[in-house]
Amino acid sequence: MSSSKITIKDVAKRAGVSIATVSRFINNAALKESNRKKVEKAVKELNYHPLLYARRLAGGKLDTFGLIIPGYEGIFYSFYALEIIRGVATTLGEKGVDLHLNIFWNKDNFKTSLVDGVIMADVIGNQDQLKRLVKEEIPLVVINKKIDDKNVNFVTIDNFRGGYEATEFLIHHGHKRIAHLSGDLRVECAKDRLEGYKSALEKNGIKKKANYIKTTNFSRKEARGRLEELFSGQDSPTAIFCCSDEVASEVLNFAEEKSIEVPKKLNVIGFDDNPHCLYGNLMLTTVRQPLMTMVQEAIKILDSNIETKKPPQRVVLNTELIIRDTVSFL
Amino acid sequence: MSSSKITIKDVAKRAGVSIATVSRFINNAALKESNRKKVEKAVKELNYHPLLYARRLAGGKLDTFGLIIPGYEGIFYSFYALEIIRGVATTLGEKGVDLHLNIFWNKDNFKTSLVDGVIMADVIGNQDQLKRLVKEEIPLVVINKKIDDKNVNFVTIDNFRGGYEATEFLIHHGHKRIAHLSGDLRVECAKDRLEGYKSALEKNGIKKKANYIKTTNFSRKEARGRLEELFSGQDSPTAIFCCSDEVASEVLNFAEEKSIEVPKKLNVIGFDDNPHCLYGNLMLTTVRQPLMTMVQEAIKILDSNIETKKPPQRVVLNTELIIRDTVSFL
DNA sequence: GTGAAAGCGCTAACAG
DNA sequence: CTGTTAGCGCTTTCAC
Repeated sequence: MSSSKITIKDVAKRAGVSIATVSRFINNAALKESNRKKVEKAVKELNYHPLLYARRLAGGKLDTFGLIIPGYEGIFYSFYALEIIRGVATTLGEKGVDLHLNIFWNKDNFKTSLVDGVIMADVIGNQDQLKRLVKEEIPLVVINKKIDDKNVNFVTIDNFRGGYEATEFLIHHGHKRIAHLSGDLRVECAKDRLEGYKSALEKNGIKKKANYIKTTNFSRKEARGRLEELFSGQDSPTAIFCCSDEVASEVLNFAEEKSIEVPKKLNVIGFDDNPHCLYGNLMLTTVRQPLMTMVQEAIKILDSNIETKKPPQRVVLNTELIIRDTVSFL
Repeated sequence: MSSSKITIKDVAKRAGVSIATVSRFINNAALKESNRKKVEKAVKELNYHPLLYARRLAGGKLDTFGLIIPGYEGIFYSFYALEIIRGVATTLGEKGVDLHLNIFWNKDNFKTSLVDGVIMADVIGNQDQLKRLVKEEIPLVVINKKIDDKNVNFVTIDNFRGGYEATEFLIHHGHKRIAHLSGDLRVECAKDRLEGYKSALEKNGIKKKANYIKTTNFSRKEARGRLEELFSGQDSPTAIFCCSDEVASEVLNFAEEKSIEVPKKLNVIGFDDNPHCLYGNLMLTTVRQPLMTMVQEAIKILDSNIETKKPPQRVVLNTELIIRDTVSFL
């Protein structure tokens, strides 16, 4: 007997109760103990699992959340993106909620009707999709991007402050020639980190130099190119604040090749606290961003919004400077 | 107006046809051109999207596939697992099919009723889940594991042959002291690669040495431990066939630290063709496994099984030895 | 080619 | 606390 054909009716018949009672059992509603036992027994014996689409049509939940991440070359090699997916997958897994994963390339074919709520990471290139989700009034929370629309929940990380503190840390160590290898500036967090960097220089009376600011796409390869530029002239920097640990690792590689001693001659701060970048002899000083916390916050918000519509939440999490080997006094 | 409330009725009314006609339009059934246009217009104007759960209840498709991967520590750092996820996500994305991702930790809470079919990777620790899916008669294909049940579709890679060819390649280069750093032997592919290794030695009249065979959990860390053992005695190997490129990279690291020249004094072959392991000056000789092809095959099989039940498919893909820098004649 | 109508399996009133 | 019943939005006969 194929268990896929078992319906609530079969269970009701076997347990000798009405389908309503079975439904109540499934949904943990109040039930007389004797009935509860009978139903439980029938459910087990028949190996019954409610058909979620039927349940949903009748107003119930699907117990699955959507996660939308904008696609880009190398996303599956990106610590950040994978941490998000990992965080969501494991957090939901513990709750018995399934994950409907959508990588947005260019077509918006996300199936709203198959999820109870959605987490949207970043929103870059898919603003229209965001609009659509808002319009459809599905429980939604955006992560790692501040949203203007006052009705949209989001939880982000204070990238500005992260950049500010990292830069100031370098300044406090006596550095004045501080470069920044930024990420793609169309990405909000990259922009914010850059702004934090600039602001720290300003506040500390250090004049910004345009050619100390180099943009990458977060990749090692581009970092390498920008580094060549950075060290081609005469007044090369004594410290570099990087948009990611990967980029910072590349700085370390570069320094080793060019025999520039770290941290004696060059200081480096990364961003992410990426365990992959901890090999080698030098432990990277870096800015840790609470990705896991961000994801968990987001899920909490989603949960509460699925029960009943809540006032929009807008939360900003703090970064933490992790001090290791790559910064020292001049 | 919230577009989430738009139903087939609204479209029918607006287009001046019956809901049956709208349904036919959605499902690309035959329609008079004039009606087709009217419906198309109404659908656009109302921004109508069928509710998939309702459609499903009535016998339609969800256009989403499930992917189940067994969870393990470090899965999100595993090239293999990520390639599978990436392959499935992108291949499905191109078809407009969504991905319902399930990482199996220990509870089977995969929601069969939310997918049209499922791809199961590996099956380790979740045999019961496999049984359940078979019993539920949902279109199913297992990847990277041979299944005894004659009714289950699978597509795997010939890991035995991969191991055999790699080992034989070393033998043909004059090696006799060939070690193998295997993966976790509870994983089928690790076992098959080991068997391939053994078989190649045997066929070439080289006696196996128990202490040349070391088991890891595919990780760098364990590889390091086993390497210490391997090189602690007097007759250390002149060549190592590794279960993965990560492990092989660690061999390279180890060799460099111990000043064992590769490939002069030590030859190394990896498995995976993992681009992450291509940094550094030495390009790894390795066995490429067609993960993407495997995934695509699986999806093709699933597709055909969703239309109508097909006879079970059992396909085995070949590996390819990629010859680079880490093997040379003795 | 098209419309009317009968469910698909479940939840949520509503009565008891 | 429990059973009866009316849909949820869609697909699919079955007539026309």
